[in-house]
Amino acid sequence: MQGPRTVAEQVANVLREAIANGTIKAGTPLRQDELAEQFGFSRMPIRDALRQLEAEGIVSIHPTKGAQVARMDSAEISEIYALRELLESEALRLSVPGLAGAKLDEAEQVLDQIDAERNVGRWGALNRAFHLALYDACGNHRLLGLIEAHHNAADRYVRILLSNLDYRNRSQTEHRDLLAACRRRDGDKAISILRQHLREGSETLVSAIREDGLSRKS
Amino acid sequence: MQGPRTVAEQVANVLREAIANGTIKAGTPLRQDELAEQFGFSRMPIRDALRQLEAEGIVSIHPTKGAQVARMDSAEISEIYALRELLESEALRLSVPGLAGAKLDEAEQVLDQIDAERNVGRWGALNRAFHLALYDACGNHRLLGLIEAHHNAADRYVRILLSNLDYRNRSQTEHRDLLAACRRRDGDKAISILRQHLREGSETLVSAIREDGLSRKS
DNA sequence: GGATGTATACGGGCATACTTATATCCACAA
DNA sequence: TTGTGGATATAAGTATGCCCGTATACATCC
Repeated sequence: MQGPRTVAEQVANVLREAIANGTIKAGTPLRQDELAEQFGFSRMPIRDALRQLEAEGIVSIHPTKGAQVARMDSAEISEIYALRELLESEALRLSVPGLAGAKLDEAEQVLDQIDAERNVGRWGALNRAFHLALYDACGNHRLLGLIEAHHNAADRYVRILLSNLDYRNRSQTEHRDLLAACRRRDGDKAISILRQHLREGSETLVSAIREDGLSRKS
Repeated sequence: MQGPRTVAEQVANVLREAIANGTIKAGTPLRQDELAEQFGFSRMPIRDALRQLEAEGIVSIHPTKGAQVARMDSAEISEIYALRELLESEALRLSVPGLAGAKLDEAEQVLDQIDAERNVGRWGALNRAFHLALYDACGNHRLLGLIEAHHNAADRYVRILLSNLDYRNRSQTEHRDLLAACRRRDGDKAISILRQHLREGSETLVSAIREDGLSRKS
């Protein structure tokens, strides 16, 4: 696993993380020369990075008008969660029968790490790692790619969720139930837990966003 | 609906169509200077176009090694069709209850156009238009975007299917059955027809590719 | 006073030039 | 003869500069 091969990739990674952890807020205009100066590179790799992030749905680009961090209203959050439910249920259904014990142990370790982790910034990545571990045996690379893409797109909002201790505890309980169902090879039960888990996340998030007024449109 | 606003978009559109209709075959290296000279522009907009196509899954880029038309083996075709089944079933389920009569009429007109159309190159676009018309009322923009993306990715292979008269006739029969079920607001029946339709397409395509030896890996 | 036209500034698209990385081939040695 | 090392060529990555489209503000006309 080698690091980023081009400057554009490095820039994309830094920007992605900055957007995910809230350092750069939704709607912020991303000017090429400004970023170029900050990163110490020219505008060209920054352009490439912005295109990459646009493809991931994190940034929106309007020709001749420039790029900005994609704004998401509650409707779009709902859409993403509806898609996550669809995609991840399918991945889980395909994966459960073939899930190796080692993968399940790996997933359990991730849950323990989440409980032990004090650094807020790590929770998002660990949360994702747990979910992806369970889907690992689904056998459809594109499906996994789509799931990862949607995690990326929603990451900065998921982190809002995870900063809430109440939600985090409930979430962990559900995670362990989910893992147990997978160990029993009870795919149907696992799926129903997952769906419930995602619905709660969606509802919690939508109401949080509505009251925080983060949903102002562009 | 205005045309492409930038050179990069024009280039992307031309390349996408050329790849879809087989003018540029899978595995063909896409060199920046070469394309720049052919199109009469510099490498920069070509780079942008290639990144765009990479995001769509039509082109694969390896840093410092260049871009090539993405190769797809039969396993990947199967994956895409499995995803289409998942995504389009859901879109149809959501859309059927709210489908306006006008949209259904529009879909029917598209079917008539397919029957009348003699130009092979148009079938792909018409086929897509029919399917998308039925999903129009699903209410999830991202879902529609994903469906369109998968149509794009598989387009050049779908055209292989559609050039087969036998398949085309069967396909049209299923299309009309599907439309009828939608008119009756029978979502379950519509979905089962759609799933069958896509499974047939997948199987026909996979065997066609296997015997034509188009599945050689990179 | 409101609407329409015009000037100016800002910023992104595109072109050109330079740098760096990878692959290929040939020379030389084991 | 084969393998390894380095030189060279090719093509992508990156830097910089210019041009043009869009926006904002101010002026002018109805």
